[in-house]
Amino acid sequence: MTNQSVTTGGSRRPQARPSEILAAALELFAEKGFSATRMDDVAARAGLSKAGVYLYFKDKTALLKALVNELAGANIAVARGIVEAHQGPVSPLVATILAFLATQVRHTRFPELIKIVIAESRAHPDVGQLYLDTVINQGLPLFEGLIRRGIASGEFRAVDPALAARLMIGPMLLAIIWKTVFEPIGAEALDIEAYAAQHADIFLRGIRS
Amino acid sequence: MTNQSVTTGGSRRPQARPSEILAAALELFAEKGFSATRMDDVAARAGLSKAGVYLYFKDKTALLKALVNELAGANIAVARGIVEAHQGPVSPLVATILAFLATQVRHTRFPELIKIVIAESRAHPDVGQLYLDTVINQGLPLFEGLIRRGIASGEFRAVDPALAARLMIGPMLLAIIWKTVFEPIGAEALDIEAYAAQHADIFLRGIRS
DNA sequence: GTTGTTACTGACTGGTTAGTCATAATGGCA
DNA sequence: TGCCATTATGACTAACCAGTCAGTAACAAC
Repeated sequence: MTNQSVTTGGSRRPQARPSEILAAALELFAEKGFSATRMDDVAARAGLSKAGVYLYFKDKTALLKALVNELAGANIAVARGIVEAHQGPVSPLVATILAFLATQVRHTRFPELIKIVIAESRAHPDVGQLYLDTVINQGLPLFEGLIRRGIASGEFRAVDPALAARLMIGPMLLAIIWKTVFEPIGAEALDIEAYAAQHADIFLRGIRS
Repeated sequence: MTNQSVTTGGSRRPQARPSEILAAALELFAEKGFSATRMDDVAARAGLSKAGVYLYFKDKTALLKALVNELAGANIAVARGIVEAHQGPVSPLVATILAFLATQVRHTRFPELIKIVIAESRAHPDVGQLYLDTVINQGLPLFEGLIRRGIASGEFRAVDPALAARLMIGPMLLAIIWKTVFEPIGAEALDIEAYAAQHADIFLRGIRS
């Protein structure tokens, strides 16, 4: 909240501004959606004026792009770390990855961000493109490689790795939509960890040799 | 296209209007999204003036609601028919349902409609609510019952039916998002029928006893 | 204190569009 | 032919909000 940056007190905090603005934007986008969030709101929550926001971000869209880069990119990096550090049979790794995704879905703003990208990608194709490059085209090959490893080691039967990778994350997308779209309008909550665990169980039984 | 209704020729066709307007709205919503579609556009494509549209529909939202009722309701009715007509082991029925959903995803506007509901449900909660009532709360129990039947007959092991029903349709949601969000911005096309077939294969192996 | 620079703001503009309303055309019917 | 209910429209308004800009405040350096 208070100034931790290089410059001294008062209201001049150029170093801290961008992350403060992004934090405000993320909260508001998650609460109200992208279109319904006014730049005045973002500015107010970040503690400056609307014109001030434009000193740090070119566009409303630039806020969304920065958030996609920050959040999604971080998640993918973690997933990649988990995958690359792992030795031995891949089945438990699949379960671990799905459990990791479940906690991300439950405890972070990641689901809301994905929902917003989905909702806005027609109006802002560059945001969709960024998500495609940053998340999809990073994540899918990662999971695809995982399936390939399992097939190569004889753990899995010879399924199509590209399709299997999508089948692995498809249910997590449903969880994301469920949480961000249907729970807010009165659908009963989904136990995401249990759901991911059952998914891992069924999926692994389904592809093992 | 031409007048099939009770009144004679000219431009007065009150019987045919609503479906003409809905057809125009569906096309435009699918092409440009809900928010980006102007009521003037809908009116123009339906062949009347904007004010004319308001003689038949209260709201822009009313168009969307009518479309959800029409398309989604019809699909659910067909799925229910397939399920209830089926006798014998449920495994092939699961495969049939998934193949049916795949053709719907490939050949109808259903995916676009779902995407729009997802995108707009925060701004128009009543649309989300309608979808929840018309599709989710009709479809999920249907699939859940299917899983129960399989468990009761000894075909499937004792998985949680509520979770399994969601796991059954989760991958189809991914296919929908893939087609409506990522393919338009350059992602390679997904072979939905093959994807659904592999899903049926893996899923059924995963839950059989 | 004066000057230069950086950070910041209030007030404004321009474009957009859902929804309305007074008015007009249409066609069945007496 | 003229009447009336129904069907239709052009023109308008009221609200909304992203993005701009001329000007102001704060600070650093000397």
